[in-house]
Amino acid sequence: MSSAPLAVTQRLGYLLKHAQLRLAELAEPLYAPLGVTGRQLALLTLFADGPAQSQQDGAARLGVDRTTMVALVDELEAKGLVRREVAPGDRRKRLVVLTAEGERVREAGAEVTRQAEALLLEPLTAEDAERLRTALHRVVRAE
Amino acid sequence: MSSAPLAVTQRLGYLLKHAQLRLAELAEPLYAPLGVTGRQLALLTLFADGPAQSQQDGAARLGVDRTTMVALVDELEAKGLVRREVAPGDRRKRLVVLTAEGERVREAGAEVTRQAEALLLEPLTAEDAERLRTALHRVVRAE
DNA sequence: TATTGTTATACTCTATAACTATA
DNA sequence: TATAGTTATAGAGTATAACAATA
Repeated sequence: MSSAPLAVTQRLGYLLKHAQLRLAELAEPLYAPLGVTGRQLALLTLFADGPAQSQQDGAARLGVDRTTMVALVDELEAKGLVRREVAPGDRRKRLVVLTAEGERVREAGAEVTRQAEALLLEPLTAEDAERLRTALHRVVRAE
Repeated sequence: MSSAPLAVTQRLGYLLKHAQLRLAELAEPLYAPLGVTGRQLALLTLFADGPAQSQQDGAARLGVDRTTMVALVDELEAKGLVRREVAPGDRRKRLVVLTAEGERVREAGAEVTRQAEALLLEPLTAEDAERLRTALHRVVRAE
């Protein structure tokens, strides 16, 4: 079947984009009461993970430019969820550290993320849902 | 394991976004020789599918605003890949119809899309790749 | 009155270039 | 010289509001 028309709704690009849109639709209303966007919560998750990271560490892991990261961290700092600390070994670097409030929001957000993902994956069996996540992970890591 | 930290790279939102980014990275260089972007090719695919569609039909199926669709169709028309035709039954509507050249580009693009998808899905078995597409389709249709 | 396409406009997201301070 | 963070700016991509033609 190598010459089937492949309708636009069967293209992976379309499916990935719309799965993402739908997930955002499900998740954002749940994040709103926490006072943060999904993006901001992703950032909190990122900077809470492992040893303290600089802005550029975070930018690299998130796949955004370092200039973009400046604005993202500004937002979180303005909300009092993170603070910038000069890195002990290299005074050029700024480590992004969660405040106590930031940690609270991150935890609450993690629970909400699970709920939103569960809603998105509802049409799938638990096994297929796990396979989906694994397949995406494999495909993304192949960078 | 309902309270596992769920690192940012395990979140579905992250995985979907980065899978999409990687697919675009793989596909765009292949589309370039055809003189179109992936977006434009998706539009050609959309308007080639089934009976002639109006701009708003296309906008609805693609999930974009009708004002956005105007600019998208403008691009394709400027390249000579589609033309607007007044709908026979309703003179307010504009049917978007592929030109012969548009049809050629669409066909060449479909083949290239398959190649790019194959590259993305390379780390998966054929069975897992098919499962991924099916799972995404199911999740997206639940709208 | 409502709908399709259009235009003007604004908003969001992101990156490039140039600057500063540190290394 | 090179790197981390920053600022100013510009470019995509998208949507809202208002308008013309048609229903």
